Amino acid sequence: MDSMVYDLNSHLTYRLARLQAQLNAQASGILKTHAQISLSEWRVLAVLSNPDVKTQKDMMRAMSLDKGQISRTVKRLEAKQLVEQNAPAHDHRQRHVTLSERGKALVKRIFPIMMKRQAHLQSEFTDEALDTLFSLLGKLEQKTGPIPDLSLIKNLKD
Amino acid sequence: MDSMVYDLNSHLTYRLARLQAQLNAQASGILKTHAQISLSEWRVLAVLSNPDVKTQKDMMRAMSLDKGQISRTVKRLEAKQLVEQNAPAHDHRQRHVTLSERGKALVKRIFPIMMKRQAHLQSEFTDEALDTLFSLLGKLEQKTGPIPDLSLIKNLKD
DNA sequence: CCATAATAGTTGACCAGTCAACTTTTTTAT
DNA sequence: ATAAAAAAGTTGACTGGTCAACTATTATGG
Repeated sequence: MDSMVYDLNSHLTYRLARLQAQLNAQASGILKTHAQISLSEWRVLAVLSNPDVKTQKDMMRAMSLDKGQISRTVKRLEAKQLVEQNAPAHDHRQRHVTLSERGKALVKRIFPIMMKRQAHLQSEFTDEALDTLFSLLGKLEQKTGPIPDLSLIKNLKD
Repeated sequence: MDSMVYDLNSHLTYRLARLQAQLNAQASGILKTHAQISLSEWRVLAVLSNPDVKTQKDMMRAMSLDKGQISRTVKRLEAKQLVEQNAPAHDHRQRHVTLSERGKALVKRIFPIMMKRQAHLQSEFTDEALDTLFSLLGKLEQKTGPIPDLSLIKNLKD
């Protein structure tokens, strides 16, 4: 009967979810302490330091983030005067988003902190282990589509 | 200047977040299709098949989930008549949560589907690769506390 | 041209996750 | 015995993430 018991700790998806939650909390804490911004706000600011990213749509592709969420996040950043938005003359649907001076200063200040965190996270990994991890994550990502023969189970109705 | 650009794809935390989002969507889709329940509802049902888990507090420990969230999820499951709650005589603060007959039947039906998914996710991993992955995730989890010398950066103000 | 479709972004609705305040009940310490 | 502290849940507030409807603008086919 205990074979029916979920051993959560050995469940990949559970472990990933838990790790993800902890990493999120860590990043959020750092950003709140050092910059009074949220993680999604930071991600937008960070991606804006890439000169190829101009519009919200660009961000969408670059971060695989929902467009609604981006719209709201940009709005909040605008209220905090960290970014500026204006519609380019050639297309009034788009809005070009750019870092304000304050935004640039903030990114410049926070960036090394987040890099330090990244280094800390990876500090016990050899380059090889890191490659392995990325490769395994990549393989998992390949499997996140629909699952082939799940219908079999469904049809068996047991 | 491009050294300031976040290369998101090589960022561990970004990759984990993206993978996590995709895995969540996959699980949610399966559960919605096969059982009209949410992922957190499934997690509660699944953990209840462990006979050691009786109270909401037990679930909290077992799943590292917020107690508020558990309370609300249990309430929804109660409304769907998948679990039953009653206060034990010896302590009226607690509520013992148990699977209803419908709940047991649902778990019995969904469990193999979720196992199949798990198998699918791991299908291209050797046991060795899986061990490696768990070990790497574990190491990362060790690093999710406060970061030692972040204050140095802060004090340098650059 | 002009109606229709497509695009970029905004907004509303809903669920999940986190935090804190609050209620009720039990424990503890005097 | 009783006041204070702690425990177990509940609830409210706020943010994050996902989806769909909607607006405004631009592109396209006849």
